[in-house]
Amino acid sequence: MHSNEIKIYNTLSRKKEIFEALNPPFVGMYVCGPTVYGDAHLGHSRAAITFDIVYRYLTYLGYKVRYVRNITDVGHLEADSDDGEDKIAKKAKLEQLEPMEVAQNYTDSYHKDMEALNNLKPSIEPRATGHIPEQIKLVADILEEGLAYEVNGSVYFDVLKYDQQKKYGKLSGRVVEELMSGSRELEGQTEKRNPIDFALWKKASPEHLMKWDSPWGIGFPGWHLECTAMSSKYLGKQFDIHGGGMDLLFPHHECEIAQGNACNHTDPAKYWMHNNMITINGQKMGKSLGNFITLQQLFNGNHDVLEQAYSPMTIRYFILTAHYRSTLDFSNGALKAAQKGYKKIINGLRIAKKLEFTVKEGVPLDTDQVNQVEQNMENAFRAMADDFNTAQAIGYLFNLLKKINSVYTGQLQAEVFGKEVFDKMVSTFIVLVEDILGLVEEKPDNAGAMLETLLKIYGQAKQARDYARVDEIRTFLKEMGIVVKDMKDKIDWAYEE
RNA sequence: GGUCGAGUGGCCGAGUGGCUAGGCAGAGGUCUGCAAAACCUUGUACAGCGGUUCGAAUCCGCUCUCGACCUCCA
Repeated sequence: MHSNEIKIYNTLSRKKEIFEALNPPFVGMYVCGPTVYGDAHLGHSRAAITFDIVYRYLTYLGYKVRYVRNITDVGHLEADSDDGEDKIAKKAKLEQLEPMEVAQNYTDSYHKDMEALNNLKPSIEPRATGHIPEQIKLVADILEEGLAYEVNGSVYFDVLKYDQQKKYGKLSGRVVEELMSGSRELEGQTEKRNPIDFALWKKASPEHLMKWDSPWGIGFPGWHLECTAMSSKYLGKQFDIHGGGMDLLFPHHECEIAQGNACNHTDPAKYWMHNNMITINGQKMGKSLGNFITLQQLFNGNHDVLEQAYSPMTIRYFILTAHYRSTLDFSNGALKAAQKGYKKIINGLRIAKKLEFTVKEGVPLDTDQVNQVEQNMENAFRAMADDFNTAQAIGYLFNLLKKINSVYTGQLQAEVFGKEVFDKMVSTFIVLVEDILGLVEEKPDNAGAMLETLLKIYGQAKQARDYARVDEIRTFLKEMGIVVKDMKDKIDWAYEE
């Protein structure tokens, strides 16, 4: 039905490329995970969902994907120079907790949120603090290559020297000369030879909480090193896909490329993928601006800008309705529309699962209908294969949904499609919604059995023309968020929008 | 300042040269005890100005507006 060929937009080349695995059927994918010093916000969910889709779709196509997403539990440097304080440690002092306790708490809450969003777990989720020896080894290797220098217990990457051998800035399009002239003068910065050099290992001050012994003294690793250490450990010196948010493109990913080339003599990844930002009132939502909404706030509605709570699946659907490389603006209107759209899809999913092909004599095949369905199925997969265009795929999904709903309500005879096409349509719809997009039903608290019973009574009352009782049951169910739907020959229900 | 990107109908949001995106909201209709749901019909959108072309939302140029990165950030 569809070929396994997919296209991925590679930030490295700035264009879509046909995906060719380095070592098929295996695919190695590394995604920059969260720094666990705060609750996960809407932005985190976008990155996680974006690469969850990549993971799901590649897996669907038959690839054996090893998906590695790290947990950064040693904070990046606050700044290159000022106090060199560690984010995790800073938060720990604030809350009077052990640094590892803080990291653990936020790691747990991150996992909880990701699970609620139905993101599959990565194959490996390594922690930065669990890979200090590997990072020290990398520093030593880069020093040995002559591409780093030690100053007073700290080690810095020599960007200028590296740039003479390999071009620095090929991912972000930066040019070293421009970076040199454009970079700000940092106060108290005396250790680095050049302002664009970055720390590989940083000497720890006595009051620093998270620190380790190293050949250069007590310190902690620089902020770009962990990803190089963990990706090369679990995926090899070169792997297929490296993902992360666009805001990590420079300097983080650029530095990873430099580090990888310096010690492994190869670009770490073949394809670099970057998801775009979520904006709020047109501005990036993020830690630094303090305008972010955490996922927990979204789920329970506790935030000034939120007019109501939005369920995890509503958030997932909302994010999937935009292409991952576009910015997506948060608004209550957009979320509410997403909520309805999601409900419509999921009611369709429920219908699709119980819909059976019925033979009706004398209903001829309608080639027009058949063509429409086949086109929409093909288009949906083509959209996914074209750089994971979930927004477009969802569009085609709705076209299929119309056919499914029509058959279910008896407005269209299943026979017009023929059994083969009809069954394929239903199964394709289910696979796309559940397996590929990861949209699942959010179970209501009330038991399904009770609902069935109530509907049975409802039907009996209706036959007896006891409309008072009918209305009573309908009102009751409506209060529980369930809408009763009367049809010609049956009674159904749906989640209220 | 440098680099990059974006401006699509009431709202959200796909679409990169001719072929219906889709959702939400609105209008009309079918069905129906009433409703709801579902389905059908309906909306002459592509920031502005030029240019290329038989043909541009889609390519090129200019203008305006907005954003991202250059500092931790998904």
